[in-house]
Amino acid sequence: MKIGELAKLSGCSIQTIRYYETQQLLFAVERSEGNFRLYNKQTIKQLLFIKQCRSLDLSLTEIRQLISLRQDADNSCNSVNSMINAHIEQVEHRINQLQGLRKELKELSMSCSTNKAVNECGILKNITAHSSLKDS
Amino acid sequence: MKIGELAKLSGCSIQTIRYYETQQLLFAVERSEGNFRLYNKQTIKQLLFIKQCRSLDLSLTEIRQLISLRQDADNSCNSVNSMINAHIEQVEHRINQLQGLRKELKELSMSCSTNKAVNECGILKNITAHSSLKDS
DNA sequence: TTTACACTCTATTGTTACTATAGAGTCAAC
DNA sequence: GTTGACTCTATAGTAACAATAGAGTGTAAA
Repeated sequence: MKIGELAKLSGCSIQTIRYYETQQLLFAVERSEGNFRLYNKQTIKQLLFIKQCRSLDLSLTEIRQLISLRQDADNSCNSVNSMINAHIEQVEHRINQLQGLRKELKELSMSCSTNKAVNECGILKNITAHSSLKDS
Repeated sequence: MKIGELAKLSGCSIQTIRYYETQQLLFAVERSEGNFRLYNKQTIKQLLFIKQCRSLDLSLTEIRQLISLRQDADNSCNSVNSMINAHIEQVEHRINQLQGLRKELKELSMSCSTNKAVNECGILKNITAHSSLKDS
């Protein structure tokens, strides 16, 4: 199987597959006489594993760690657990940030009705008013 | 006022201030004989406005638009309104994404108790199981 | 006067996870 | 032999900076 077929089957772009190889997420595979990469079904599984991890927003570094852990069956899965839990905390932190942000933006939005001149704009006034010096 | 003092007063790093200049968020200012940038209080206000916008997660491009709108008092603030509202939608979209993600991650996390061998790890099993082909 | 030191300058590189090219080679069919 | 689809490597771009290198500036003490 050449890279184009792998791309179609996996839903990853050709460039992404090559990129994953440079980042050591996929092993370098054998090449044809004409230097084309040749893949087998095992690679599809690897790629889908990576895709699934990416959809969970794991970084390539984290995925590389997971792959490496998985290699050796003797490893305990404590590290997997703690990675996922750390990731959950990150996500929750970001959610909290964004919720605060949304609140601020909504308040801003309500501070201005429509069609005023910009120097009357409640939004701009508010942004300006809330920017204050650290010390004077 | 040289760039170091502006940095302290505004809470932006020196590199960031210079970066904002290259990105046309700050006007190029006059220089001393020795080619040092010389700022006045007006620049602090500009910088704090930018900082406040950044804390609202507005992109530099959006901020540049706001600054440009604000320049001309004849503009109506409709564009400001719609920019903020579009931004609110983006934020809400991202919150929804992350909440779905958190749910998935928590389910994953619960699928594995502690200290198993990796080939027994419920998390890894689940990630693998959920990665499926587009077509076979 | 020289020398030490803090400050500033420009230009370049690195970060993340790719995407999008350019320019060249491969391979099968017509 | 040539067309067309495919692949190759290498490089540049994305966002918003941070971090460096190597040079120059400015001032104060020895």
